[in-house]
Amino acid sequence: MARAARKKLKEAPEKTTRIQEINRRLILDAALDVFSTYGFRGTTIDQIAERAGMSKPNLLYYFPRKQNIYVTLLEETLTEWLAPLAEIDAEGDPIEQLRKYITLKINMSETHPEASRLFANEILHGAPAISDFLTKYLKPLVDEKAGVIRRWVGEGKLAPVDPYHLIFMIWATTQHYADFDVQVRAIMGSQVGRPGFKEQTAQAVLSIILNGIRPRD
Amino acid sequence: MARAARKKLKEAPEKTTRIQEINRRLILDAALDVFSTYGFRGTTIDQIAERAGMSKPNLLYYFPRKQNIYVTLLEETLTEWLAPLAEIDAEGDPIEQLRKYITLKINMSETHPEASRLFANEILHGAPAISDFLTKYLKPLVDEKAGVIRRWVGEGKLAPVDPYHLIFMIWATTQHYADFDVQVRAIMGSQVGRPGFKEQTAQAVLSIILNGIRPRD
DNA sequence: CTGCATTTTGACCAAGTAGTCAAGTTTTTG
DNA sequence: CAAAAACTTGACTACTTGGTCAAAATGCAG
Repeated sequence: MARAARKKLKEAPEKTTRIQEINRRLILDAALDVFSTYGFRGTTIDQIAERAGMSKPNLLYYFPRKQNIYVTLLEETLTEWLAPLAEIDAEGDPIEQLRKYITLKINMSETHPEASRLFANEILHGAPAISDFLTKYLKPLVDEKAGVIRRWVGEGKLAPVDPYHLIFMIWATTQHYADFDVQVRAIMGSQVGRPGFKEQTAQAVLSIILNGIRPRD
Repeated sequence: MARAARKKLKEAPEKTTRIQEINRRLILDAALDVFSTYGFRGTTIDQIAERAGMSKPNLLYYFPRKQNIYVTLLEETLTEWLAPLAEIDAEGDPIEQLRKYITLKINMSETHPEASRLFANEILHGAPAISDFLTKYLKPLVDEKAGVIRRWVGEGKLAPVDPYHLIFMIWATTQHYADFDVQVRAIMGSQVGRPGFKEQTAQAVLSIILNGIRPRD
């Protein structure tokens, strides 16, 4: 009994060794690549294991279920992905704040397209793994920022616009370049890779949205 | 030999019987529901067969491969999905033409969200089945309409804006409501179902985009 | 109504894949 | 440095799933 108690005590803090840390990272990085390309069902554990450079049983030693990897990955990236929204400052200049937000989002789409695709895929399939997150964490955050935008509109600092639809519009346009990359490339061809393409994109998106919401006389 | 020739002749017109017509329709309708929800890999033939109300071997009698159903479905809906773009009239009033286009797209997102999700999923995963379509059919069409928009800009009828990014923006914002429906619902809750929601959405999107591209003094 | 063509299906197979296990290897620790 | 703990893996199992097949049922033309 004393032994059992000690064992339980030892397990509780769930200590992580150096090797665990390294391998979990390797697995999650590999999993992001594969899941974001093939989706949950389309991804096999073998694929992830191979990309992570370890055997399948070894991978399963760290994450006993495929689901575990997927959910861990989603949780890990979601907060980071939403960070820019939280940074919108109610006291700042509306147009400047939104310019900053849009710019940040376009940069994220460019630097972490896998994260964007991972979410897009999850939502597209009905968000089975993160519907809780959406209502418990995302909704309150969006509600708060929608309040800020509504206030700005009330003060005449922005044209009358529904704050929720504005936020959706920003998400849609910025993430489009990550999620629909293949389509963008099929249409714009070699331009996409060229230096300055991201700036051109940012310029176009900012120009339309900001002029679209600038207060009109 | 004569018999073989006759047989070949008979196969060539690929006559479709009444039963074939009915069953192909049943299968494709069922497949659209399932594929658009679970994606290609996430869908099983059994699921489609069950929803179509027939046995799996029977379904395979009409479409020998899973791929066949999927590709047929994509081809069948793609043209229809792009039809509104083709209707943009170079001789019409720019703002009016774009208003009409955006409105049509929002309506389609509302009435055929499955079609939107089917494409979104396909593109998200790298468009393995329709990359040819994108370059051979979609690109020329977009190039043509981009030319029209560019001309409008040149004539001062629209604010200076990159036509390709404008088109992407319209696609992104309108399809967002179909593809990310779960997220929209998680955030806007009961509002989504309410009558008038579609109109409110259209109003918000039109207001921002049209004001964003209206020529400025 | 009769015989041929079309349609339908139960039973089956082969491949792929999530997850197990016991036996080995390496790392940590007292 | 020796024992314990942590880590690693080849071989395997159970199950899912795309697709086959032969035989039965149904539809239809003459």
